[in-house]
Amino acid sequence: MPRTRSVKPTPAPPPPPPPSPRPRGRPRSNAARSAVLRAARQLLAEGGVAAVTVEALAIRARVGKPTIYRSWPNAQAVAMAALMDQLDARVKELPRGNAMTILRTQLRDIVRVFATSAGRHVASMLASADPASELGRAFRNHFILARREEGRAILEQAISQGDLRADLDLTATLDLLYAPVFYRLLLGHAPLDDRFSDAILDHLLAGLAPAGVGGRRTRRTRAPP
Amino acid sequence: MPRTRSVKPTPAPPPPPPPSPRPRGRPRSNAARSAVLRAARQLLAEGGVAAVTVEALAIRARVGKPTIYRSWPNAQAVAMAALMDQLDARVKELPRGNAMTILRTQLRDIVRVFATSAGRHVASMLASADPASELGRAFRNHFILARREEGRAILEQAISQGDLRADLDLTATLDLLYAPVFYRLLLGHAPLDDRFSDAILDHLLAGLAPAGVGGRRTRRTRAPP
DNA sequence: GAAATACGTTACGGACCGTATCGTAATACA
DNA sequence: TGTATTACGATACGGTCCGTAACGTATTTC
Repeated sequence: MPRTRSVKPTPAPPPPPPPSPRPRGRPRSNAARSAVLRAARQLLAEGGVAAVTVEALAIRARVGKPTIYRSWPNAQAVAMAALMDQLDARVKELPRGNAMTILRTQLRDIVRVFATSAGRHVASMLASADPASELGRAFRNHFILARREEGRAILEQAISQGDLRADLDLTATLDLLYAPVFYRLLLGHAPLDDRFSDAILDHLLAGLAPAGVGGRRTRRTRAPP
Repeated sequence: MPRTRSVKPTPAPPPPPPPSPRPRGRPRSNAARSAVLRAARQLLAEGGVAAVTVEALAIRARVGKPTIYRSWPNAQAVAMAALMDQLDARVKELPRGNAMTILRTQLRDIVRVFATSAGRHVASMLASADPASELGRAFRNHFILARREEGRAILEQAISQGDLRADLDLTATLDLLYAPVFYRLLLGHAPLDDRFSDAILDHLLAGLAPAGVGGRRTRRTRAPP
């Protein structure tokens, strides 16, 4: 199986039960660590995911390759860590108030964050990373599932306030809300902006069927089995 | 910019104006070409996208590397070509009849095709391929935009038959229809099956808002600017 | 001090890239 | 029947990047 970036058993920052808060020998250098992350952000911006290699990181950060491998299993992991740091800074607090207003704001914020080159890098790494790996799960959880849980709480509040139907399939609804953002981001067939996120929400709320026909669960089209 | 699979100006199967249907010298070997594609399908199945390298293809297909480079610019292109061949065979004809029935069938078919390992490979290549490259555009067009155009025609028919609202934003609607499929495929947080595609369609048609409130464009939530 | 660990440097074998250079095979033209 | 042209397989090459090992040095705990 050539060229597969080997999945190592994780260098595992040794977490023995916390009797000795300082491990033993010389501690890891925070300066080195943040220099590597800074180099990763630069390389991502300059050449995309493909430009983030361990050798390039080592040169750019003026650090030895073994130092990088001591903290991350491979270059992809460094890129993910850098992106998580970088985009966390841009996440706003959700406002208080009406649940539907909160939902609209959250969707706009997600669009705002992901409609950047860093956002595109996140999306393409999400798509190409092994979903089963420790790292892939952490990354997905950080960028996707966290927002989904936020969204789930908002939806539940909206339902209890009577702003949404009580019989919604929440999982499907969350997919309908967030999927179009990534779809446009990855395919790039149309712009990703506030107008789009508002259009998603409006179409979703009102439904596609005309008032009398099909909608309101009065009828349901059927496909042949 | 290391490690970037170089984007060559395309070996371009020489398409001079068709005075001489046979170019000149020895023709390309169809046997070699199909052996390479067969090897690509095998390697994809065995080790995923990362296993498809030019060297592995050459060995598996018993073909010289230069022969591969004569027909494709890089290994990724071979993988894309193999996937297009492979999945085309599974695409069904759309049924005749009511537009909404056709739409439901199309959505189910898309789910059926993409919920395979080949489908996952397509999705991850779509996400990671340079969207600006010739090859990336062809691949995206083949798998995504073609279905979208099909869907657009279905939606227009449904509108003219009164099954859908006449004031829909068709681009946004198409996003709402197809995006969730790729979202689940890439994130894998929930199963991708008929139940899901039906749920998408039902929620979309009926709308998320309860009958009296919010829906039917009677009110619209507003986010702070 | 002694033990442990991280540091930067350098070197290594290996996979894969994309290209060039062989001699040979197949086709079109004259 | 040649001759030009192109593709073929095989092999070799320089290059980039991988992940690890081996150094001597630095920093920390015991």
